[in-house]
Amino acid sequence: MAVQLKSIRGVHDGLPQDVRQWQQVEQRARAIFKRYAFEEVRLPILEPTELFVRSIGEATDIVSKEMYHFVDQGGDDLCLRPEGTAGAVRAFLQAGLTRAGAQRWFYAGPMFRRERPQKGRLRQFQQIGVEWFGGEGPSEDIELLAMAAAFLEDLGISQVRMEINSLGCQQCRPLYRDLLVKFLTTQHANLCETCCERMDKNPLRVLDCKIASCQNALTDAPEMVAHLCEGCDQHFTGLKSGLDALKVPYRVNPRIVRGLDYYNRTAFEAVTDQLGSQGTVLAGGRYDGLVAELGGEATPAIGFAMGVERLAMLLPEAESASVDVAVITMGDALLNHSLNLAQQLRHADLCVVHCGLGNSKKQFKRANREQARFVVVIGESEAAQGLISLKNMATGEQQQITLEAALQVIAG
RNA sequence: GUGGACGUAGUUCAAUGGUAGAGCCCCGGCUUGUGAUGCCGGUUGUUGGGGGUUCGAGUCCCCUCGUUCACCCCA
Repeated sequence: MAVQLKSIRGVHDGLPQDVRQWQQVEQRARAIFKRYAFEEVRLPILEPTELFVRSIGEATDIVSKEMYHFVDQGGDDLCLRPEGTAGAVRAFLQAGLTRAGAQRWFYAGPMFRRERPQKGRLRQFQQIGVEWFGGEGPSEDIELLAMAAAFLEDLGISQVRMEINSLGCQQCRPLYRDLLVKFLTTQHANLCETCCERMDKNPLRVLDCKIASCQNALTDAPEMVAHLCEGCDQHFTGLKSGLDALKVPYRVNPRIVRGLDYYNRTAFEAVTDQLGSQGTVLAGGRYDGLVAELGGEATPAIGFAMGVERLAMLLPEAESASVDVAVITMGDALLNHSLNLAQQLRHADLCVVHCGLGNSKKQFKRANREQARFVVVIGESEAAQGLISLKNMATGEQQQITLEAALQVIAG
C-alpha cells in the first residue's frame, strides 16, 4: 500500500515494541539515579537560539548546521533543543539556585539535530541526561562515573567500556594546544585532508581521526594528560584513584575530545563496538565555566547524556506484558454480564481482555492471539449457576468453578 | 553537506526487457459451546513517487522521496 503521509526523515515512531525497550532503559536509570539522590526535571524543548549559540559554541557543527531553528509569529528566534545541558544551566540560573547547594538533576526527552540519519543516529532522538551543579570534584566526578557504570551494569549491557580523559582547563589547554599544533605541523604530510583543515579549526579533533594513517602519524603526539597544570593533574589523579577504589572499570584514552566548547577537565565516553560507527552510548564531562558563561555566579558542574535508542539497540527484544485472562461470552444477551465479570477480574489486578461477541471459535482465536494464559467462558449454564468456566490455555484443562476459586487458580 | 547500496502484497522475498509470483500472516470452511496442530478454499499490489527510452519497463536512463551504510559530526 502506498503510504501517503509519512513521518519525516530521521524521525521515527516509537511503536510498542520500541517503547518497551525505552522503558527498560528509563526505569533502570530512574532506579539507579534515585540511589544517588538525583531528581527529575522537565525542561522546555523550545529554547531561544541564543542559548545554544552561547553555550555550545557558534563554530560547532551542532550550532552552525544541525539546529532546527525558526522565527515564530512574534519574531522570536527559537530552536528545538539539540542537547540538554544548555537548557539545564539556563533553568538553574533562572530559578536562582546558585546558592541553593548542590543540585543533582536528571531529565529524559527528545533532542533534535538535522543530520544525515544512519544506524543509531536520528534527527529526533531521546536522551537521558544528568547534571550535577555545585561540586568541583573530583569526588563528584568519581560518583557520577560510578553511577553511570552502575546504570550500564544494571541494564545488563556488557561489551561497553568506559574511557576517560582530562581536557585541562583555560590555563593549561591553550599551552597544550600550541604544543600539539607544533607537532602536527611536523606531520603535515602524513595527515589526511580533513585533518589538515582541523589543524586550523580545531586541532584537538585531529586526535580522534578514524583514519589509520593519521593515527600512525600521531604515535608520538603530545598528550593532554601529560601536560596538565598542577590543579588539573591533581584532579585527574584523584579521579583515577577514586575509580580504582570503587572498582569502576575504565581506561584512560588520551584521544577523547569533546565536540562542545563548554567542557573542561574530566571527559568520558562509554563505547561499544556493537553499533557500527556510532559506538558512543553515553558521554559527558565537566563544564565548570558554563554557568558563568551564561551570566551566573561561577558554579562548577559535571554531567553526561546517553542515547536511549542506542542503548535500546543493545538490549534483547522485550516481550509485552502477558494477558492473564480473556473473557468469552456465549450469547449476546450475556454481554453486560461478561463485561461486568471482566471488570471484577481487573479489580483483582489482573490483565484482562474481553473478546467481544461472535461465535466461540472466533472469540477463542482472539484469546489465543492475545496469548492469554486463561480463558473465562460465560454461557447460559454458567450464568444460571453463578459459576464461570475457567480454561488453562497452555494445558487445555477446563473447569466450572466460582469466581473466587478461579482467582486462586489464576494466581497460583 | 559528500559518497555507496537498496525500495515489488500486511510481512519476508522471487520474477534472461515479454501475462507480477511464492512462503508466512490474514479471512472463510471442515467444527454455530472451545484456541494453538491438520486438511480444503479465498482476498491482497498505482512494483515508493514523477518523467524518459522502447512495439513493450518491476527490470534500462534521469529526477525526487524514503531506508540503510560510511564520511563529516555526534548520544
